[in-house]
Amino acid sequence: MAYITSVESVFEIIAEPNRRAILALLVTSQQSVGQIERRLRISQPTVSKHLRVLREAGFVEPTVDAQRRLYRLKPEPLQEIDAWLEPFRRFWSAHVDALERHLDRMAQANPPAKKKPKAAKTRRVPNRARPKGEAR
Amino acid sequence: MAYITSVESVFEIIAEPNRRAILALLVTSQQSVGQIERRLRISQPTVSKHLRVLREAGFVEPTVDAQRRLYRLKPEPLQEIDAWLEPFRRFWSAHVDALERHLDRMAQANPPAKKKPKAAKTRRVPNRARPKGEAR
DNA sequence: CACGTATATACCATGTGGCGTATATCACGA
DNA sequence: TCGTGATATACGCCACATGGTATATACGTG
Repeated sequence: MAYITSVESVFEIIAEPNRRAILALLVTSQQSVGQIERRLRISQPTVSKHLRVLREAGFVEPTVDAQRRLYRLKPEPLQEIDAWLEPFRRFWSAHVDALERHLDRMAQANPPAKKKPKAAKTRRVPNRARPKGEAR
Repeated sequence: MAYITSVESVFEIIAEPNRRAILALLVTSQQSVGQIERRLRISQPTVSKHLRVLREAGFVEPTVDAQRRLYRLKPEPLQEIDAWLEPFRRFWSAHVDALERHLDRMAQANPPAKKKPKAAKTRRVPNRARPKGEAR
């Protein structure tokens, strides 16, 4: 007993790869358990167990169709994740702005002589002021 | 041995509540390990261990400052989560559209007599067509 | 009513993650 | 060089989630 575990956060739910695969599958259209089982190549009990978790967390909702259960996506929990990302979006757009201003100043100081497209993958942002004291 | 575990998905990283708390703390400004320890009230080894995980996953990056390590946020992994959400955003905005069209038709059929702002929290979307055959 | 299909659940074994305690490492200052 | 502060790591323990196998339940069909 003691099923206090049922209060799982949405983040723990989507941490499981099979569950993310199920969600990705359902985003197209609703699917029966058997369809999910076949398309994702995972055993039927495993699918049912994951669907149970997803259902109890509000990610999916079943429609009874005789012996079948057609599961479809519900948006709310995923929107919760979307909302959680918001402060971070503000963070990285601020950094992009800073980078752009920086590049603007660079281009203004010494005009672009030669385009040198190196590793354009992981950009770095200029260092911030670095306070010395620990300050509680 | 067999530390193949280092290839953790970003979703497993943010599944841990303390790690999310650390990220939320760093979104404001960079912090030392000691600051994180005090503000979140978690033990120093625990903080260091979580920071290690976050660092190896590219969520954070330390700056050496004498004995201190100032950790700051890096956007890429969180942007990855943001990108993962994209198809689902399309999904639920489609549903909102459907709901709006539905409400428009309703309002057109019988004009709104009385505003009745009930529970505006969990909306439901009209049922879709429900195919009968399993169809492979 | 017996049988096949579709799904859910129980039980078990296993792997792994997180925390606490203890200790190592490193830098700074006296 | 020694002590202190800041951080990282090793080790052991425990809880828990996941998957497999077996079984239960429910529905439709002959």
